Amino acid sequence: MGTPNFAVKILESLFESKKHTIIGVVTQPDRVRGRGNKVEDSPVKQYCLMNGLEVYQPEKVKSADFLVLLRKLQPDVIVVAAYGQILNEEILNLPKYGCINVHGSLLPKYRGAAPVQYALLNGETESGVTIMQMDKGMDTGAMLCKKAVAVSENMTAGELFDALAEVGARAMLQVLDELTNGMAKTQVQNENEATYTHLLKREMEVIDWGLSANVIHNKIRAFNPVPGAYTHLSNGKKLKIWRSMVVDGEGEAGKVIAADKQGLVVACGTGALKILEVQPEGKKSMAVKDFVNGHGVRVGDLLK
RNA sequence: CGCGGGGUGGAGAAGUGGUAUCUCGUCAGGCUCAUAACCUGAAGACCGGUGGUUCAAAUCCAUCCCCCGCAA
Repeated sequence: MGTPNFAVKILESLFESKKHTIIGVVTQPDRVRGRGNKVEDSPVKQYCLMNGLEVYQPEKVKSADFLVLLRKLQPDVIVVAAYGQILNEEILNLPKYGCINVHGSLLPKYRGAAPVQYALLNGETESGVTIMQMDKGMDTGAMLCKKAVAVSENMTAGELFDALAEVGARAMLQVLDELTNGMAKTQVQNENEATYTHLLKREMEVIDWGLSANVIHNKIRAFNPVPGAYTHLSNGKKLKIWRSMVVDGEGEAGKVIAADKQGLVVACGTGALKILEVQPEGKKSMAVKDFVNGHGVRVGDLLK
């Protein structure tokens, strides 16, 4: 069970290992999204269609109808990765080995919906994945395997997701082996160390230049590749900032203190941020050199 | 029919009736101890496609394709 690209990586690795039989894949129903309100398949569904895997898209996994179907499938284990729906106890207890989940943090820290983004927002230098036996709590199950991943200074959420997916996929295969040969060891989570993350809110996307360069930089990378942290140009247009770098400098918060071939530097509450890649409203993302070249900003402009 | 922006030499832009401009990049040469700096020169665009209006269209009209922001 899974939905976004992160889940595809896990599914792909299970599928290609050929060590396990995938009797069915569950993903979120097709939803209208994107321009023109067109219906779009989830990444997991697309992968299944390309590889001939059976896909199920229940509106609600917990529905009686789907439960009947699940029972009929008789899975030995259900692997869950960013599926997007809560499983109830009936489902959790249905497979012989239960349901196991790949979570994008070193539990019990960063439980919840957006562990990867929050790890970056908080400037963590280390994150990781945890494979756990799901129980009815939110990411509270016993841990089967934990693997750490180093987070570099300029790493984006997309990059961290990729790294975690790769490590997570390997860990998942390992855990499945251990489960089937009885070697699996579980470790209970220490509730006292637990922290939770909630979904990112829309108003968090806007950049507050009054904050320190570090904090802003963390937001920018946490929001790449979705949904993008943005600010407004002096003409009121939105400008998404995809990549940045903390540099020395000072000035009125939000003021452009350099805009030339060397780059674009914006003063923050503390320190300054060198902008590396941007996307003006209605345009594709571009290197900041091109943006400055096209007269998008000048020294002295105030972003807000 | 959800709202909106846009498709101009490799890149980013200007140009809204008279066959195209700027910045960057590229190539060649020069200056320099040296350079991502500077100087000189060059190449490179049938202005997204197709029809139409006009003496004349990148510029007006119609239609199609593609890209992107927002909302869900």
